[in-house]
Amino acid sequence: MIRNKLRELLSKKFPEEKIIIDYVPKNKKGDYSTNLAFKIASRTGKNPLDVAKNIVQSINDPLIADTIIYPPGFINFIISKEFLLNCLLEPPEINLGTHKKILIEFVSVNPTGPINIVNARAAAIGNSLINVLKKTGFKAEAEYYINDQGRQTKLLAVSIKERINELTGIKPRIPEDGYHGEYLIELARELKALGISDIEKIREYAVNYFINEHKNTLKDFGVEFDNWVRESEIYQQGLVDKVLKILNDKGLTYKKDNALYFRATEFGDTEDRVIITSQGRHTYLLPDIAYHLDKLSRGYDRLINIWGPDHHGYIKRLIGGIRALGYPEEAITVIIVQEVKLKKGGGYVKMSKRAGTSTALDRLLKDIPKDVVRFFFLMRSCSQHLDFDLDLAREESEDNPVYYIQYAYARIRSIIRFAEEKGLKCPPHPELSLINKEEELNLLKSIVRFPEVLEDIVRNLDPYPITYYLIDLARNFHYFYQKHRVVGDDKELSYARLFLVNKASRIIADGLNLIGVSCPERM
RNA sequence: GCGCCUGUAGCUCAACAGGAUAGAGCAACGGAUUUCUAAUCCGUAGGUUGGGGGUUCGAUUCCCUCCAGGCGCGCCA
Repeated sequence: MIRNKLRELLSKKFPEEKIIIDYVPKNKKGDYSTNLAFKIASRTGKNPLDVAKNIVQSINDPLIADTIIYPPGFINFIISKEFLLNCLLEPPEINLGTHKKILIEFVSVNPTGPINIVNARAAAIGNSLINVLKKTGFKAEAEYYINDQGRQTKLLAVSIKERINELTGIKPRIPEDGYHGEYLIELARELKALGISDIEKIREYAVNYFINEHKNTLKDFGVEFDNWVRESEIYQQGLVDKVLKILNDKGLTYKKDNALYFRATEFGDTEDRVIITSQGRHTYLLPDIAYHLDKLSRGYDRLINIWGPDHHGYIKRLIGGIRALGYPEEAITVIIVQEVKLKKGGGYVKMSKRAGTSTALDRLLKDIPKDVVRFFFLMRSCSQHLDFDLDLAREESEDNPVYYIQYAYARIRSIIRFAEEKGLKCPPHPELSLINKEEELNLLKSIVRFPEVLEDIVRNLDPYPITYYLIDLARNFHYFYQKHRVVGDDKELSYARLFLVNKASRIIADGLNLIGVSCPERM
């Protein structure tokens, strides 16, 4: 990675400074820049320009072809062409992770209804993040947690039972806080045909039904999980009782109004939280802490949870629970993915799972191609609210950045097919020094930046920059294509360019693969 | 009232860890192909970065405050 090489180079000279390497704006010369001179100047009271001159004089490395100082003190580096070309021949091994084990839990939709659009966004983000982590040397696993025990699945079963009654002509009386969605009618029909009417059996059947649905829908979306963990398993292992005992023994619980409270305020929460209700039921928090204890005991270096915006208030109490068990706060990172609002006909589509008006992922995928949905979800950072305009996504599917990128790939594949028809087969070590044109070098620089984008993603745990990078890479290819021919009379030059564009196509394929978008050979 | 997120071009969004003349796409207008895919490319136009203050050599970025919007604040998950 060039950026890291520069950083290391400067760090050796200035070990006490925090070195920041930036890209250079288009209207300035150079490839990378540093603000190091400003930092030193402000600390020593010297003129940044003079400091910059001193820094430049003290640096000498084959990586750097030239340096330019811009007032008031920017130092810009021009990377040597030989070095850039060498990156094509020997792509750097990207290893940020040193094989650390990371567990990412995401989606974890309750088995009471379809996967909604916010869960789908989390699925796209989590899956892409895991792909990037794996690519950069981590051992990353995807986990899905199933709440198959609580009050919600009971309510679901009751709601279904009412729907079954409805099928036999009895007016359904679905509880007010039950599930009113019409998607349960189909399930009721199935259960009626099977003759299942016992409420516990209904629950079991329905839970399995939804888990299966979720698995299939997510598979269609290109998202698979390594582990599916059920809340009931956590109970069976006795972990819930164990957590309860630890909390009691540590004096971190107390009774009030006949309910049992966890002293969450001692761990940074705004109030103490009920863990056992006055009715004797566990609130979700207790098994949730137990579940995270289970995760921690499985030997991961880091846990990451991806949650929807409505859960942000639970971060403190969960981490509080984990801390109460003796784990450090840093053991878990919670990423909040902001909401998705569906737009249709100029207005927003209202969503509520219990009322059954949520827009489900499977229905969305019937409307909009998977590639477009996944790409759109990744075009915003997690913390951005996302407006998904259904009409626009359909109408503008022709004008989509996804197709812009895929088209660049298909074009390159076409060129390579054309070259092969002409009998040109690129040798493993073409004369790359023939690559000199501005458009060629821009494409080359764009290719070489790929690992740096991955590094940013890992640092921020947010995969969205990859979409912008791929658009930029595709653009650099399209510019190049417009100005220069790959296959021409000059055989050596053709080989060099074939090598370059082939490399670009491989990076595009890699990048799209990381975000679960397909990469067609022809368009 | 408290907490989280957001406010940048007509629209949807970028700006990587505080950097340089704030960039793309869409929409509008004008152009480019007898040669490897026109789902492409070139050009024109479009901005008081919600308002105000502060820190800094430098703020879209950090801090304070106000305004506007979304979400959450249960002995539901």
